[in-house]
Amino acid sequence: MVTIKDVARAAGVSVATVSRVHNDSALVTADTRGRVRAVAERLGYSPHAAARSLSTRKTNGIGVLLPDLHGEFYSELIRGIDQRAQRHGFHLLLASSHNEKAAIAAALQSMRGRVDGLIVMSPAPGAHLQVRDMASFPVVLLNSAAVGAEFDALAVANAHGATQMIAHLIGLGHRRIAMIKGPVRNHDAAERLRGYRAALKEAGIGADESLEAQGDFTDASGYAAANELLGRTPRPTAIFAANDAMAIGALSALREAGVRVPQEMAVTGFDDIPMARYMHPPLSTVRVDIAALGERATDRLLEAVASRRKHRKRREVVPVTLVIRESCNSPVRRDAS
Amino acid sequence: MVTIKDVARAAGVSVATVSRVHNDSALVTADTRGRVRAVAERLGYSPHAAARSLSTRKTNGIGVLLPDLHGEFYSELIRGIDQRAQRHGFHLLLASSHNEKAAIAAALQSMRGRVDGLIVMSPAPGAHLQVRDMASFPVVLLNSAAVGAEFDALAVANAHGATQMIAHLIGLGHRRIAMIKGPVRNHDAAERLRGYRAALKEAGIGADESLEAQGDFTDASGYAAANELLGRTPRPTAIFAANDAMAIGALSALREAGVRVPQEMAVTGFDDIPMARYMHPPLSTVRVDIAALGERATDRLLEAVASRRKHRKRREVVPVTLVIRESCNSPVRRDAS
DNA sequence: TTGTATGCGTTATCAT
DNA sequence: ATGATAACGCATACAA
Repeated sequence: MVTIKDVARAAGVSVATVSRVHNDSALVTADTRGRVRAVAERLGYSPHAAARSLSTRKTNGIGVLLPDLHGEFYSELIRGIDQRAQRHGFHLLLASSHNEKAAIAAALQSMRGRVDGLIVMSPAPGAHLQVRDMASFPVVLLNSAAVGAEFDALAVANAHGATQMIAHLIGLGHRRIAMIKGPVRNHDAAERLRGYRAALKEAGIGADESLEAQGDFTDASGYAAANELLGRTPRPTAIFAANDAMAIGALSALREAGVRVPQEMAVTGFDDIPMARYMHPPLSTVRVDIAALGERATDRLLEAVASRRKHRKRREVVPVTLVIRESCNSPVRRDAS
Repeated sequence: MVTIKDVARAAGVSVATVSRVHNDSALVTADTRGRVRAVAERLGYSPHAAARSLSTRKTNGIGVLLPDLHGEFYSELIRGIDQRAQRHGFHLLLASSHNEKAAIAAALQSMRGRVDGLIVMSPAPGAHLQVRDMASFPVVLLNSAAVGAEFDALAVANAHGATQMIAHLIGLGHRRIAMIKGPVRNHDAAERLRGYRAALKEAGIGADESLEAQGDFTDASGYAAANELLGRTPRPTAIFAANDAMAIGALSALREAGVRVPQEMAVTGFDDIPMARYMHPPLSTVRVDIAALGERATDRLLEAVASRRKHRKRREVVPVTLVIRESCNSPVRRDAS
């Protein structure tokens, strides 16, 4: 491997000069600069990142710790983060934890000295405490339950979005609105459920727990939950799934059962992943600008990294918008059939 | 930041001993080991990765350079890579190049000293040469045109897959089979086109360039291309898109145009991204086990990293399989209408 | 403007 | 079994 010494020797200068050339220091004549550049080019030299990090105490890297890498949600999130990071000259270190404590610890370990800050999305409750205690660098939390001056966090307007969607369905005339819930100990899932219940209560429609089916954010669970809900009597006229993947699974189950959407059953999701609009019928959903969420998180983190101590931590909520497509409609009148 | 020195001082031992404890060296008594461990724990110490890399000349990181991060293909690929890497104790460094020479150079620069090897997928021709000349570590190429003893490469059976699919359509009775092509200078796209033409020729069906519409792998381009093909007379009875995203765009265009799939037009794709089976109708496609591709690439790279020089470079082709769903069918007889 | 020398945090070699 | 110390490759304060 060619090091700074090799270049220095070949160019007949000191290592300091080579270093200066590479860091665009003004304290070097155009002449020597050109000479060093040429030699470096010829030798195929480029500085060793680890060594530089050690010396400068900067890595120009940011870590991204995700619970999973499956599906379009994470892909969009990473895209947003990478875009912003790249613009600021930072690179990405990716790790998935599957929400296991040990994996989180391992990731945090290997991040130390490799990144200047970390974006972590870990829906498991308590994970943010573990991260806080272990991380020796700024951290931005995504969709975590963490609140307070100790954390920098970004959250989606989960409850609000759910409420909006349910209100929309109620406006359409629906009364028996079922929900496919997300994972039990997931914060986003809990908030969406809260919004669902609140909207129902607000409209004077009593809660009916038999209309709340359990899911886990996977399409398979949405499929199963929809079949379960089909057995309820009287049957619900609308299904609100806590995320798009489950709504898509439900769509699949309904098609197989010969239940027409939206005529016999309205279906709505949450997230607006790219494929939602390509469903048949196109899926109504609560849009979260996922890439923007990633960008915002990156901005916050970079800000924290740059201003080290004088950075004020806070929780920030990113808005959502209703996207009404064809998967929801007015319910058919029961007495008309 | 708490360093190894702090721990050594607090534990009343030398830094060497602390280092030994952390590296599970046998040359340290259980007693001191326990004491050091306790102190390290109390102080919240964990070794600085950059420093360690500098000393050991190992980073335990692998770089992943992708042309883009958009869509399910890359997300699945990354998932496969991460899974394998994590199992071997390696972490991921992600970068997207958008196929710009400068971006590739920048990524390669920042990888230096941070990774032990690199997986690069850069459909642009010539990119592999640039990578070869700049990289100071083992590289595994994904879907590149590179051949020869100089490169370690993994490729998808593009031409074969395309041929298989076209043969299937011909078997169904289709004769006017259109293709939505991928980006002009993309290697995968070129191979898929080659397979398409070969299958047609093999069946004694002359090539008809008016049935080859240009696309660029995005759903929007598939949408436009399908509309273009709808104008051809006589109209094709089947469309083979060079990837699923374009097939999905085509499906959208056909629905808007009131053309029934598969009755009036068969549609097939390539890749079998997760959402393909959720289309309406479910999309027939050529399945590439994307995650497995990522895993295989990682295995190859890790192998190269481990055995440094004595590693024999070679090109390996991963197989594809036909997945026939409902989006293709026998064509309606022209004379029957 | 350039060179010398020290330190960054860790591992590894050589003593002890 | 443990300690002192020289690398590792680079940046930078200080000298010249």
